[in-house]
Amino acid sequence: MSITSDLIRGHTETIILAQLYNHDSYGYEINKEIQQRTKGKYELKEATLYSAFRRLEKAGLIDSYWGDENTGARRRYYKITESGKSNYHRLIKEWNSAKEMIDSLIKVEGV
Amino acid sequence: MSITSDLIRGHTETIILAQLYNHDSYGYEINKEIQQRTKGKYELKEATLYSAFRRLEKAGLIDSYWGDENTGARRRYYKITESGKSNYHRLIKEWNSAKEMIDSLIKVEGV
DNA sequence: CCAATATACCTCGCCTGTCAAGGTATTATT
DNA sequence: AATAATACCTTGACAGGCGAGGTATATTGG
Repeated sequence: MSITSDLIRGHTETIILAQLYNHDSYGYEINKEIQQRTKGKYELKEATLYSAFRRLEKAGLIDSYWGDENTGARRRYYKITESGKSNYHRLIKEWNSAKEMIDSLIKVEGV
Repeated sequence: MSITSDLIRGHTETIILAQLYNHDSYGYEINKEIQQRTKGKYELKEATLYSAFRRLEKAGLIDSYWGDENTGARRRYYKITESGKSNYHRLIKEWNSAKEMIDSLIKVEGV
């Protein structure tokens, strides 16, 4: 297990929803953006990414459609739904309170 | 899955090490302290707690010994090792950088 | 006195998210 | 012609969390 994988676990869907919040995107691009945003410190593994897409689509938080590029490899674009947006906000709130809770639980006085 | 379970995943060991950092303790007490610290918002499930103890002991981060109470149910006390302490510090550092990374990845500009 | 509750430990087996490994297809570069 | 980059996908294993079940002792309310 890499350093951060278990700490990131559970955030994959939020990360994807965040990427899709402003504009539709596709798997390969989303992952590149994540790598850029973290300066290479983190990337989603493909299997993780695609299984997250399946879950999110099944849950109605994203929709997908094939791009109409007439050159290059085909792309499956994903679009966040209204439900996806409200879930995103919920996830952010959960993260903020979880963050506080974890901080309080792992802190040792005077260390 | 409860609200926080997947967000807490991966912090169980750090939480336990933090509890043991200042004084030896035992499973039941550790869990009570966690519930108090979080005002009942969180508790470790027993199966989670004990499997974490097994992992931590196997990894040499904690030692255990039976308490010598001559009344009440027997208690198995756990003690953090030197290796456990240094690992605790490493985990805290990892958490701090993971926290920053997650924050930057799930933020949407202007939302 | 005895039933219920609290204290305190433990294991088994399932579930879920991650990921290594493997695959396909197209286009650009060397 | 070979390699790399783009772009998609599935399968099966693994690990941590946890529901469900179990054991034993002490206390407390009715």
